[in-house]
Amino acid sequence: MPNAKKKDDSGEVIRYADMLAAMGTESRLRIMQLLLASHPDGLVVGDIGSELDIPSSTLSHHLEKLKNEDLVRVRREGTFLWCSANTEALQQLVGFLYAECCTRNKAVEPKTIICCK
Amino acid sequence: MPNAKKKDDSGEVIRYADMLAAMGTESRLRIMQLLLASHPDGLVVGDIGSELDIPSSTLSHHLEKLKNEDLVRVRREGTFLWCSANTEALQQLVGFLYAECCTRNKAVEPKTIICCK
DNA sequence: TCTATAGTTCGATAATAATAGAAAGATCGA
DNA sequence: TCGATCTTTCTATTATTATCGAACTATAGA
Repeated sequence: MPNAKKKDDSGEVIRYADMLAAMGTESRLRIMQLLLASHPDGLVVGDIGSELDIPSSTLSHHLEKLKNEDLVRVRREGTFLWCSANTEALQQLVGFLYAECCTRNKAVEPKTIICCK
Repeated sequence: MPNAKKKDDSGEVIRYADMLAAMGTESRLRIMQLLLASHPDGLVVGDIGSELDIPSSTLSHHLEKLKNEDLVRVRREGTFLWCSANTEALQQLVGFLYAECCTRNKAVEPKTIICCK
């Protein structure tokens, strides 16, 4: 059983890195901000575009990226597509960030460091 | 007083987007993971490189990006540079994510959505 | 079926970012 | 001052990403 100690978390790390990258541009972070503010109903694609002043093709690419990382969910209603933030995914991301926090040094409690005061 | 209602948060949004982007690659998220695990002492640059198997010049660029976003702090000790995660910045980032959450729809409490279960 | 509206995909360009070898800079002990 | 070690900067290459107009697809109502 070689490499038994080092668990292979590359898939997990890559997944969360992709989630962070998906929110790592001004446009897409604004989209998330808007969808979180409108949670849980969400917004129609066109309304996001007019509110943020983003051309439809550009917006479509951004939303595709956010959907790929499962940060945004979409439901159709006639010709409209309603987008909403996937808050569970965000929760998992925050959880990941402090998951191994201080495991090498028990000086500080993980939660105290990154999450809620 | 034009645009009085819409507060200009572009600087803030850009700052947090840059922070997210800084952690949005596998290499740099691993670096953060390692530094969080070693918090609050942190690690020496060379140890990060050997643990993650990253060439020194590449690592230096990654660390520079993380330092630029104030996600990593550095202190010198002789010829060694000790790096540590700036957990306050991470806290602010998490705070930002749920700050305006559901402000348009009071159905769900912000904290319940993104942060601690 | 025809048309209007909502949104995506195509195609192309410009800008950014990741990577890393080699050379240079910083610190310290001898 | 010299040499050893740790880290950054230089230089270059390759890969990825952001952007958006134009063409296309999807849905619904007349």
